[in-house]
Amino acid sequence: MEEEKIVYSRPQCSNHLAATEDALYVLGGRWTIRVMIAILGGHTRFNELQRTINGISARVLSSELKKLEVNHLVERTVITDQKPVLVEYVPTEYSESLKDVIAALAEWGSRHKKKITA
Amino acid sequence: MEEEKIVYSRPQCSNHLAATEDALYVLGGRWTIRVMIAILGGHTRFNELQRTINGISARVLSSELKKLEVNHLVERTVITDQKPVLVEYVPTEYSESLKDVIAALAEWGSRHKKKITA
DNA sequence: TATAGTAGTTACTAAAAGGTTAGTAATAAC
DNA sequence: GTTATTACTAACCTTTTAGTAACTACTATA
Repeated sequence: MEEEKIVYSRPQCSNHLAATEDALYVLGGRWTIRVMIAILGGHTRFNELQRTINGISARVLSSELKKLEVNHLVERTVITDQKPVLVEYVPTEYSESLKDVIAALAEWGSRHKKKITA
Repeated sequence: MEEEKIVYSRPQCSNHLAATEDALYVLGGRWTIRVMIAILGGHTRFNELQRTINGISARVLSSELKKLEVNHLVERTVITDQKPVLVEYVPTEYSESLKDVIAALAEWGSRHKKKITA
C-alpha cells in the first residue's frame, strides 16, 4: 500500500486551475507584479518606475501601465498645472487586493532562495 | 494636501521586488503553477496531467516537469515491474510550501472574475 | 493485423514578448 | 544655443515561448 499525497480534492483542483488561469491572465507575465509592487511602494512617475524596476524598458513599462489601467489596478492622472506636464500613476483601492498575492509570492521567493543557496 | 497611498515602505518595496523576482524565476510562465496544482491534486501520470491541464502540449508538459524536478517540486518515479512501464510524478514535501501562493492566486483570480463579470 | 494506450522526443513553425534605437514636444537650466 | 528632463511612441529586430505533427518503443485488445 502506498501513501497518496493528495493536497487538493478533484473539485478543488479544477477550481484552482480555473481561478489561477483568471488571475494569471491579468497578473501573468514577467513584469506585471513588479510594476504593481513599485506602484504600491509609492513610486508614481514614469521614469521613477523605470528606475525602480530593474531592467524594464520604456516600451514594456508603457504597455504594462496601460494594461493595469484597463484592469482598474492603477489610475493615471495628468497634472496640467505643472510645467512640464506631469503624469502620476497611483494604486487604486482595488489594487490593495493584491497584497496577499504579493506577500505569498515574495515569501516563497525569499525562502526558495535561502533553500537553493544553502 | 494630498493623501499618499503608500502600501510598502522603500525597503519593503525593494525586498518584495527582489523576492518576487526569485519566485517568478521558478514559478513564472504560463504553465508552471497549473502543472503544480494538477500534481498536488493527485494527478500522477503524464497523459493524465495532459488531460487535466487544459490546452497544454506534450512538449511543454515534458519540459515543465523537468524544470519542476530540478527545482525539487516534483519527484519522477519509474515503475518497472508494471507492463507497460509506468511513470509517476508525485509532489515533494517541499512543494507543499506552494500552497499559500496557489491559494492567494486562486482567491484573487476568483474575486477578480466576479468583479469583471458584475 | 490494426488500433489504442503507455510516455515521451524531435523537428519545424508560429506567435508572443521583449529589447534597442531613435524621435517627439514642451520646458527649464546652464 | 546646447543639454537635460518629462513622458512617452514607432519601427525594427531578436529572443523566448509555445503549438503541431510525426515518430519511437513497448504492450494490450479486438
